[in-house]
Amino acid sequence: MASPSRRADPRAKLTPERILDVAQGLLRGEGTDGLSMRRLAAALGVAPMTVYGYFPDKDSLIDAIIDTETTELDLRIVPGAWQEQLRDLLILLYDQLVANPFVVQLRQRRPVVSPGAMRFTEAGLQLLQHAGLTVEAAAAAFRTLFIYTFGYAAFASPPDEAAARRHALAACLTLPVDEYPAVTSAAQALTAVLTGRDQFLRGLDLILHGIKAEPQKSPPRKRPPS
Amino acid sequence: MASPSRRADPRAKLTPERILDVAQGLLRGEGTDGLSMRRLAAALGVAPMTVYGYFPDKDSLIDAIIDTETTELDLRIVPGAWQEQLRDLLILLYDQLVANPFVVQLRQRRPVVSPGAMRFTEAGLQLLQHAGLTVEAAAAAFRTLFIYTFGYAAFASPPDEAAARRHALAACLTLPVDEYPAVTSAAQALTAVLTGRDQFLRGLDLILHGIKAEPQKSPPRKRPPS
DNA sequence: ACCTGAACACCGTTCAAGT
DNA sequence: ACCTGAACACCGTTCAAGT
Repeated sequence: MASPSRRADPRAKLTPERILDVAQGLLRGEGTDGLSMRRLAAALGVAPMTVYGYFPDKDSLIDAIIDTETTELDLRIVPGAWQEQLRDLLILLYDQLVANPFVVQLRQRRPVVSPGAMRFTEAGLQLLQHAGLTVEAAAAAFRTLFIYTFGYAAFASPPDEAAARRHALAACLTLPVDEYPAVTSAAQALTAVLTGRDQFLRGLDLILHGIKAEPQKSPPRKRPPS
Repeated sequence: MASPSRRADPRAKLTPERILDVAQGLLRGEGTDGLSMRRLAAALGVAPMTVYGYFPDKDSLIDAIIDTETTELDLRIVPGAWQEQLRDLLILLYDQLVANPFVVQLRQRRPVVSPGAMRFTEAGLQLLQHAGLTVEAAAAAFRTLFIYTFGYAAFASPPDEAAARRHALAACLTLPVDEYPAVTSAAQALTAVLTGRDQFLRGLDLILHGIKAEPQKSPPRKRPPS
């Protein structure tokens, strides 16, 4: 009831905030296809061209939406081991991306480096540096975790997971056993890891494992002999 | 000169193969936006509706393109350690995706489980099972590597890497140092790992590291006491 | 200052018609 | 059997005009 979104209002004053709010509503409701400048204008009760008085084009509108979305992520980090904290941080991102798939699509156009997005990088880097990784190793490790999470949201999170599993299983069982011995014998396992939060966590732990096992984890000796 | 593509021909006989060939040419030349049913028809020297005699709609045309593209991947595996072979396999995929970015975008709509695509899964699973992973662990590990590779191609491979790096560096250096201590002090390192083949390999090795370190790597005792 | 309608150059696809 | 033109319901955006 205290929701900041007020899509119910028939014709409140037009502001950038209200435009973004309604645009996000369209995206949340119907995905990327649901957002057109014309539909947005209609939802605002305004002529198609009016929105252009607030955002020069659709691209800059989308940039503003992404900025809003990255700023909304709540990055409270609870005390604990750094592995757990890093894990929780990426789970936070994953859950937001899965709940708002349009963010995944929109962020694909280019790397987002706005202040709001950088809060996340800051949190991740701090954890890895406190864990004893060098600046370079921390940056590389964080990037890998980050890309994996976006990749999972983009490529392993279909709208209907059960249907995707069913479809995949049927396809695997159609393959000739002699040409595809591993796939056909592992059809169940493959289907199980195709999608879903559990498999996301499993891959995440695999990567965290790799980070812990990395050589350059502790900083070099206090004073290099130079 | 022995190229199978014959876009130069003004009006060869219309076949599904020629349509797919020309469509792939449009995609390779101008990306996803370059492919419209109307432009495709124009490139074929034919009326817009003619293509619909061969593919019922744009979606099924895209499915056929993806199938062609996955079948074209040459999966020769050279002798060596399984880690190296697996690494090479994913590098092969990465290089194809970076060279043909439209594949990345098109495959996002849903998991692709056609026979052509499954050849890749078969190769990866075989390597991991020969390495001694259980069927379940092999499936999970392969999926993680696969998703990471697609994620990297989709989110860390902008058309102009140098421009992306420059833009990111400038953005990092604009941030307030007291709010973003880790990001601002690591700006150079962050920019270095933002994109590029080297960082792809670094993350890939991190994950391979995690797979090797995993507990359930050797199969259970010959005969479980049952 | 803020909003608008008409128009332009595009889409994917249906439908009835041509050869 | 194979191809087509006209039409429909959409896009993003320019431009000249309205208040």
